[in-house]
Amino acid sequence: MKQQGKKKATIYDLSVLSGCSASTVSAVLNGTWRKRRIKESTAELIQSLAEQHQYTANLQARGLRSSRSGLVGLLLPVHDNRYFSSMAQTFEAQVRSHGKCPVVVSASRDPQEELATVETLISYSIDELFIAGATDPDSVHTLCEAAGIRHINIDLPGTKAPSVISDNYQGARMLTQAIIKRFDDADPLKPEELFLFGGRNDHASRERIKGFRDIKTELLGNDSDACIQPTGYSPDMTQKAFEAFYEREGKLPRGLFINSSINFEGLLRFMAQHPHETFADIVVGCYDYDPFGSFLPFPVIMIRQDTESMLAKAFELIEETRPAVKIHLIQPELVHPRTALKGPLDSIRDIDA
Amino acid sequence: MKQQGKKKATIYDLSVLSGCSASTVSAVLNGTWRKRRIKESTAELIQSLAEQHQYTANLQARGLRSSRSGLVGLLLPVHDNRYFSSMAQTFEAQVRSHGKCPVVVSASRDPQEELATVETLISYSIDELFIAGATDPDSVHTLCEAAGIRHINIDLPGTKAPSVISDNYQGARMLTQAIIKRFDDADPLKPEELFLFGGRNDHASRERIKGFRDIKTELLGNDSDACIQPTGYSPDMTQKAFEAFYEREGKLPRGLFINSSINFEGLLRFMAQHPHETFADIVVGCYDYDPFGSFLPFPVIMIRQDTESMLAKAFELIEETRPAVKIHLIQPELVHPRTALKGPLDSIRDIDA
DNA sequence: CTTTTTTGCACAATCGATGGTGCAAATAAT
DNA sequence: ATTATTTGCACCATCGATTGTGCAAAAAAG
Repeated sequence: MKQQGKKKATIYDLSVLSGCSASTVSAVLNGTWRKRRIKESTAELIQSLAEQHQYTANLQARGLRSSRSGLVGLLLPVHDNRYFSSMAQTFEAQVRSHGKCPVVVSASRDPQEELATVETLISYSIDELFIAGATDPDSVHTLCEAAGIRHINIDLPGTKAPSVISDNYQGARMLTQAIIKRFDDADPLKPEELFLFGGRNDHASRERIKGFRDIKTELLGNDSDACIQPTGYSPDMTQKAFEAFYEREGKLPRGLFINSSINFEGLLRFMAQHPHETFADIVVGCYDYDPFGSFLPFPVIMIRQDTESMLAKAFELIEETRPAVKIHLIQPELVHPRTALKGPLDSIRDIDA
Repeated sequence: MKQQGKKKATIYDLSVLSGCSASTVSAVLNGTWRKRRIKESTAELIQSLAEQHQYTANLQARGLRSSRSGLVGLLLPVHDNRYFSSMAQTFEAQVRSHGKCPVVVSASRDPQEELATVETLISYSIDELFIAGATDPDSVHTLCEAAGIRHINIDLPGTKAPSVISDNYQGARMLTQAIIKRFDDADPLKPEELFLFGGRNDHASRERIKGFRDIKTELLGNDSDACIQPTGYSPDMTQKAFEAFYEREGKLPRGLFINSSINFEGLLRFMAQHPHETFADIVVGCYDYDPFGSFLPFPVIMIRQDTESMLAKAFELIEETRPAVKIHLIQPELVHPRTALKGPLDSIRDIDA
């Protein structure tokens, strides 16, 4: 009844046990047996044998033969961040609901690493690849293309494969406006008091910066280059930028647009070094939602990118035979301060509380 | 020079191109060619051909033959949480540094899902499995055992495989003590003002509860069962528990020990529903570190579990031929309020800022 | 009781890489 | 020049599943 630490049972083992050929066993166990006109009783015999011996197919062998693996990949820049980790969570649920096996890997926002990682995934014959936040989506595309793997960009668009991204321009406009509106009419925010920190020269940052500047100019009449402080996606660099600013100005800007929660962590590091008064009256807008970030001691307005819709759309597109190479924008959501949204974890049933 | 959307090159293609046999090509490309006494010039020829045609080995085929895959798995309860996402990040880095390919999957803290997921991983012939926070590590062990897969428990221990976990008892003592000490001597915390929320009947929760109660009794002289409110690992249940408490008592306990950052999110949800005064004077201790959580408007003391050391130890053990089935405790770290620690993201070099 | 049709299954090639074995040619030893 | 070694590589079975094809036996048709 149970395997005693031996090898796993194969169709050949079951073939011997059942007296049928291996191909019959295979057909029965992969569900194609009706098409192959296998007798019902034969199928039942084999199935019960399979169960007794805890047979499970060797997926490498199956994948080798069929040149498909049942694996669906998600390439992430990093795991350790609520935006991407919730994307991973949502991704897994959606892939599983399609009966496939999710594989999530990160590549540290390093183009080399991205390509190497994708090469590896391809070598395992993954069936589909979701490319999230890749620095160089088009090179990844080339690899997938050559291997005939369906793929799609998420979060950061490419020019050679369909992309599903958050509407960064609109999101930035909403966020910037919300920051500005947050200030009292008695003491309104002045243009030189509203800064953007974080991001780099990628599509998302550019769009957000554009949205930021447009609204700023619209509502505050003016916007100078000095108010844009790209720092990359590094908490440390962001902290340094804040420190430098504080060094120069003796205070922080009253209005802060922070490009991502990763950059926001740079602000935390700054905060740890300074007394609370230093930022008692600031208003922060962060492009990304983090539940804890939403409850900080100053108003934090956040943008929650709609990863569910993005992934749903991506799944839809990736199923299409020849999806158009275009960018699909998904509207993000403005999250007011002190808001605890539900997330992918909420769909998990927690037994035995 | 470049493949035009064709199939990927195989050793057979290179065999034809080079005039050598497939086995020679294979030996050259997998590095065993010296052992097989292949002429250096032959090797060079084949290598350059491989490069020209962008050959990469089909890892499914290799895995099938060698019954190893080069994959190392990490089974997580969930992704969307800083503790586990930073574990995933660290895991990836460590696996890569060992020249293997990391695969991270989550199983929603559902025993069925855990087993099914592991079955799948085994079917892909993963070489090693790190089982983090499994509800039923011993069943997972049985599967791995039968398949001859090296495995180890992290975060939640099992009885059949070596385990590396955080010292939950000590951590809880440190945390509880820090909460108590946080109160003024003028108005010290009373035993009936210190509650523990969250967790379920798992090893970690039990140890933490024990540590909590021991220190509480030691320092405050008394501890009642009513002060322990397990709610499972669900933000929603935790919120409900807080709401119920507030309903009954008209206020929150001044001292709160929260079992995990997931439960802490339940407190956030409560906070969103109530004015700030409701918890102006509370002190929270959370078993788990979240950088944003550390900067909330009330003192939040956190425990950072040392995922790097845990994983490093786990890697060490998993390499051993016959590791003892024992529990290895890793000391966690107390994190004072308003602390922004460095994390695995900091080791990522951010180019092109 | 034939002939035709259907049913039920076995055979064998295949996916791509690995590694044991064997053998000819080149080189060294006698 | 002959024998003994060494060098360099080809051959082939193998990993476990999939799938097109073919062929008996059983059932239906005549």
